[in-house]
This record gives sequence, structure tokens and C-alpha cells, in this order.
Amino acid sequence: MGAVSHIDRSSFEPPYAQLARLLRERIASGEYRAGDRLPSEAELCGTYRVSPMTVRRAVTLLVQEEVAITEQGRGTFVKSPELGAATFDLRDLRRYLDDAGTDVRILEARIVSPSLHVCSKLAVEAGSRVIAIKRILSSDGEPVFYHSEYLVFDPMRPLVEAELGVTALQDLFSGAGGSGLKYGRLTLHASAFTEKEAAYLGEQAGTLAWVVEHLFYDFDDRPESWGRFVGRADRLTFSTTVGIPGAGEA
Amino acid sequence: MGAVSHIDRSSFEPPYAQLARLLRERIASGEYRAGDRLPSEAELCGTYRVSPMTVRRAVTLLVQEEVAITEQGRGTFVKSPELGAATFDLRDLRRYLDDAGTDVRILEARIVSPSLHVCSKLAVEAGSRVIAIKRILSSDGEPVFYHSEYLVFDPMRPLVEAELGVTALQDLFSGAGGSGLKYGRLTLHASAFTEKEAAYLGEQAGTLAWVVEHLFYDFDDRPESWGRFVGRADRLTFSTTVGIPGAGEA
DNA sequence: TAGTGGTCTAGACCACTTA
DNA sequence: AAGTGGTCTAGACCACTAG
Repeated sequence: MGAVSHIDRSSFEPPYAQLARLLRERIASGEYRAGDRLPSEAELCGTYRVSPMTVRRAVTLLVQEEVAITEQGRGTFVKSPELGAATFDLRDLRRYLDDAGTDVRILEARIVSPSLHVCSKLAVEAGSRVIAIKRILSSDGEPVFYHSEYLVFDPMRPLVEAELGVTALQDLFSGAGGSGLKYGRLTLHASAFTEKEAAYLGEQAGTLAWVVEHLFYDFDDRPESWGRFVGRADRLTFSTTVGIPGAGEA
Repeated sequence: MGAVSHIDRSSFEPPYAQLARLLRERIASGEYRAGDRLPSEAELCGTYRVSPMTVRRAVTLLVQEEVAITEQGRGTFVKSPELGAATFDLRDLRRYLDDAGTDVRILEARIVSPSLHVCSKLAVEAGSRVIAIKRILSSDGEPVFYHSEYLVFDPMRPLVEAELGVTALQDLFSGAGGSGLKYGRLTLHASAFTEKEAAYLGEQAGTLAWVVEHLFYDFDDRPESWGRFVGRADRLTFSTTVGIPGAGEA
């Protein structure tokens, strides 16, 4: 014990990041346990010879990572990793799109009269017209996901070829697509393939599946597009970590 | 058009938060669309009469919310809402625990010889002993989740009554439980009830289910506990929003 | 009252992008 | 060269907590 690591002013890693990492390491080593108070910001300023703003920034990082929690007037305390803090993202779904071996086959892309269900999702009249796009996403030749999407028909913005390939799906993920969109709501639930979906994917109806549903709105809060990804449950597992980021890796 | 809103110095809402909100509103109104450049930080300083650090803090907030993105040397740009940015949390699962009508029944809590599967998860010898706890979580009298957990047996830390009730599960979620834990890994996947699980929950085997699996490690990177929640899929839907936080809410 | 985090000021220098 | 964000300084005042 004794000598603390110092901030390396010539490093490419900025001081605030170095300090955050050093504190993370001291927590990961068990020097500070859950509930322990970390040194005060003033102390850290003195110990590591940095300004208050720099210390504050490092501490803020730890708080955002849910590694620590600050309490005004009391101090900064170490948190224990908690299940409730976990968040899952769609990176595993996205991975299929970025994969070189992935291709997208359009099953259907045309203007249709929407079903009552689609009408209610898109908040359009029963007699109106919407664009229906249905795709099969294959990875190395094997069908993996079925994607079905309905767009409010806008005669001013014709359906172009570019909106139908892999890129259109990638844009859905990376946002490059719709500059007319304000926000989206997503749901994830477990389900089973319908007859139709199963047939498209070469599976059996009733096979376990998950469904990612997405509904995007325009700047007038009107639904603009509604769609869903359906895929075999065993092809997609969501994973995440709680506690110190990067702890226990390799 | 014309007059910008000003920062209210006497408000309870601090200037950086007010500025972030004002910018969010200007984006939500469509004044700035996806891809547009926001005013430079220097401009914002002048417009709203605040210091660079305050502007910076507001912009950082928008970046963290994935509403904007900063590019050094170029400016700050509005992002469109993207599917790939979505994250799902366990608040819907957690809700059951915080609910007043929830109770936990212990089916089993004893020291057992672990199965090979549990041995591999906890990285213990086949002949060793682990603590097995199995619970049924009921909401308003109706069984909802089955929870099965295995803890590495430590003779120094006897199993106490307090670890077996609702509180133990709440602690698992809120972290109050293990100050000896460094990090945890979680997975979420769709599955179906086994015969045993189905029997406990009064369901049929094969019914669609969610499984949340959790594996926690101690400060020596040794697995400390492994467990899983299993619940009917239609009782748990994950939802989230992308784009401007709070947009489109009631 | 002393110590803590929460916020803010009014600059500075740097790295990067664009023209 | 001019403009942008990225980082940092060395303070300040405030609100809150605890002894």
C-alpha cells in the first residue's frame, strides 16, 4: 500500500478519464466496498493534483455507470452491482444487419388497404392507403428474421428503390432514414411464429420467437410507420453486465 | 417566431437543465431537424447569456440522450431517433417486487450437491455443496414468477432468515444485498416452461416464458451466485422509447 | 459550524475540420 | 486562418448533512 498512481499529463487518456479509471480500479480491487465513502472531491483534488472540475467530471462518470452514487452534504458512496440496473440493447439484432453474409429479400412492397389492426396502429382511416413492405433477412443463406412494416402513404414522397434493400433496414437502426421522425416507441415480447411467418422462415408454426415492434411518430405526433421483427427465440439472446464496466473481461 | 425564451435565474430548474430543455423543445418542434447543425456553443453562450461550461453541460445532456451528436471541429448535430439506440430495462419485472400485493413463497432453501450444470456455472467441484433457494413470486395471489438460485456455500456466513423473504429479492434488484460482489452478468431469452416450472406456476408445460438469468462474481472474479427468473411471457413486455425523452407523452 | 456535493463563472489552450 | 468542440484551471457561492 501507500503510493497512489499519478495522473499522467502526457498520456492520450485525458486526466478525468484516468482518474475515473483509477477509482474504478480501487473499487474493483476491493479497496472500497459497497457502501463505503470515497474520498471527498477536495481530497481527490489534492491527492491527484487536478482541479475540482476535473474531479467532478470523473465522479460524474462513475455515477453514470452506476458504480457510485453522490449524496449532497454526505459524500460519494460505492454502489453494489444490482440486477435492477441492467439494461439490454439491440446490438445482437443489429449485428445481423452489419454482417457481410447478410442479405435481405423483399417479399412484398406495395400500396395496400390496411387491416383494422394496422389502421389502429397508424391512426389512419379504414379506407386509406398505406405502403406494406415485407422482408426476409438471411444470414449465410439461412432465413433468420421476418420483418413487416407499414408506412403512411405520402404521394409527395414516392417509394424509391433505395428504401427496400439492406440499407433501408440499416437506416432504421442507425437513424439515417427518417429526418421527419420525432420519436419512436418500441416493445419486445416473446411469442410464437404464425403459420405465415413460419412458412417464410422455414420453421414450424408455434416455434418460440421474439418480436421487436416499432412505431415511429412525426413532428405532429402522428404515427408514420409501424413494423415488427420476428425471429427464432434461440437465435437471439440479450446479454448485459452490471457493476464495474469491463470487470471480469478476458 | 423571433424572441427566444430566456434562462430564468430564479427558477428551481438550474440553467444547464433549462437550456437543455429549450434546445430539446426547439428540436421537438421541428425547428431543427435530423442532420441540422445546432448553434455553436459560443453562439449559445451569447444567446442565452450563460458561460461556456453551462452550455457545454446542456449539450452533453443532449448527447447522452442520443438527441444530438457532437463532432469536433464541425459542430453539434441533431440525430434522428434510431431503433438501434433502444435499451430495455427490467422495470416491469421490478414492479412486481415493489408491488404491495406481491408475496414470495419459499419452496426450498437448503444445502445441496450441485448438478453438473450448476457446478459449471458456479465453477465449483462436483462434490462440493451449494445453497439452493427456490421461490414462487405471486401477485395478488396469482403465481407469476419462479425463481431459482444457487449460492456458493460459505460456512462463515450462515444462511439467515432475512435472506429468504421478499427483501432478499428486492436486495438482488437494488443491490443492498451483496457488498461482496464485484459485477454480474445477465441474459434474457425467450423460452418455454419445463414441466416442473409449469406445475409450480399453475401453467402448462410449453407455455411461452421469459428467462432472466443472473450470475454474480466476487472480488476474486469467482462466481458467487447463479439464478434465473422464469415467468409467463404475456405477463412481461419490455417497452422503451427512442428520440426526444418525454416527447409524445400524454 | 465544518464538510460535502451542486452549480456556475470567465476565461485558457488544444485538436480537429473546412475553406 | 477561422471556427468548432474537447479539456482544463482556480476559484466562487449555494444547499444540504452531521456533529
